[in-house]
Amino acid sequence: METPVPGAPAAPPALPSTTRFIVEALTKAIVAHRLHPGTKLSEQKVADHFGVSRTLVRQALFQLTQNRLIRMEPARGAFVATPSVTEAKQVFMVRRMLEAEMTRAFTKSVTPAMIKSLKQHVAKEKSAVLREDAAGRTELLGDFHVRMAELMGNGVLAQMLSDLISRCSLITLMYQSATAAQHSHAEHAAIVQALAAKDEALALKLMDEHLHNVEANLAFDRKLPTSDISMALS
Amino acid sequence: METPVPGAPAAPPALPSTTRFIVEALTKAIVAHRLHPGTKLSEQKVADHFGVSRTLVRQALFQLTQNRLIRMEPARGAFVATPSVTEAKQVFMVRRMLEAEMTRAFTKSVTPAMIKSLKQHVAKEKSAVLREDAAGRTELLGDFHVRMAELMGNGVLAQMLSDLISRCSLITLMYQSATAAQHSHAEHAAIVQALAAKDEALALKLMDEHLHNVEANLAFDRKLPTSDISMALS
DNA sequence: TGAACAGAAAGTGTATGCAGTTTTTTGAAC
DNA sequence: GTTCAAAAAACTGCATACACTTTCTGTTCA
Repeated sequence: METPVPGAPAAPPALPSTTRFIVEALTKAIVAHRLHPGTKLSEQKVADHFGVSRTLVRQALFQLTQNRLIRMEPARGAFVATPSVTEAKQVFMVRRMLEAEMTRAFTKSVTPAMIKSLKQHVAKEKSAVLREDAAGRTELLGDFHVRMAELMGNGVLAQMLSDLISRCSLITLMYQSATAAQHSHAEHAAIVQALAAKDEALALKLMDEHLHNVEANLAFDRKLPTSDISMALS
Repeated sequence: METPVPGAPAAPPALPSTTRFIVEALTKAIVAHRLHPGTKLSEQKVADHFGVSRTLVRQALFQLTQNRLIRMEPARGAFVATPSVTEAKQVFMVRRMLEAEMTRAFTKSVTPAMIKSLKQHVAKEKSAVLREDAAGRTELLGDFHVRMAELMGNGVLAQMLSDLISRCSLITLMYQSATAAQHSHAEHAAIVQALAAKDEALALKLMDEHLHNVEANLAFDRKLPTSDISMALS
């Protein structure tokens, strides 16, 4: 488990726990890519799977719509989102903007404890990359950035980055190769070094390059088949 | 009406239009501060007011929960959000981070048409400020920043700023005086000048100071009475 | 007077039912 | 065998019904 960070109440607002559970299960399935982009999420099928009524499923689907993980078409139903190339580029651009400033601020207020926490995280990444654990790997690589925000004590920032990264996941996980993941991991380690040395310019440069690299390594034009709901959620 | 911006599909995802309508009506009422922070939003009362069933109202309330404009307590209902001082400061910090980079990027890709559009916007602000139109004024002052994002063609950024600014509104509108608004307006005008001159350093400095000023002018510790739903929405 | 408690009223959480639309299936014509 | 149309099935959109929780109210007792 992560060490909790004091002034960072980043968690999403309280929803009825049942709905929340469905949202999280679907999010995991989408981000971990067990549910492929474009797959239709029939309300009744999802409801049957969780043993609840369509009401709760609808609530969950609405929430996911706002997270941009699914898209709803009037009278036709919900589908796992298929982010366009332009949208993906825009998301990455916003990430670069946000994280550039975050890196600046981080170097200015960095403490040994923060560095230690980041180093622990990078160590976890390492084992996931070595294990070739694709799902866990992607999650941890994304969490590195969220962790930075949390360590700065800014829950709003952390939540925002977390959302952006979820949206990226729909794309990155699909196309990120094992070597690219290793790359990312190494870049994280280098960033931590620069942060520890309080070298703002270097940290900034490394972070910007890192995000550009992640974006550049995506193959935007592949297609995957749609997936079976019961399979994906079980 | 605003001139539409080409590659900027910023609009929130498609919800059934009825729900959408309720969300927008409630958002306007909250941001324009006809519904005060802490006011309880009874599902039945809201439903009666819009002439729909609780089902649609619940969907709308869920969405607003995610926008952080309301907060839902299990089995107790929905209340207009009362952002804490720390949360407000965090939101402003994220805005400064995001908008600093946005300003940089803007100066690098600025065109005469973009400047013209911003100048038109500032002119509208001016008349709203002169008219002493508090609600319209606040909306326009916030939209200036969203407009910049849209002009850059980044819908993701625009949407994100729009959300952040809505959250700020819960606080700013409550406490922003007419003189502070005039101040903001003048600062916008100065920023546009700097952008037109492609003076990145100056634009950056002005934007940062502007956001600090807005934040500094807030009086965080006041209390207001709760408000009546039917009054506020009619 | 005020605290404590029982019952009533109001409100939220979830399931179900029905109307209208979309999708699939069926069947006849070419 | 393919094409098109009409009927059937499946599904979404919305309202309503009911169980359970919270809140209010009025009464009793210290």
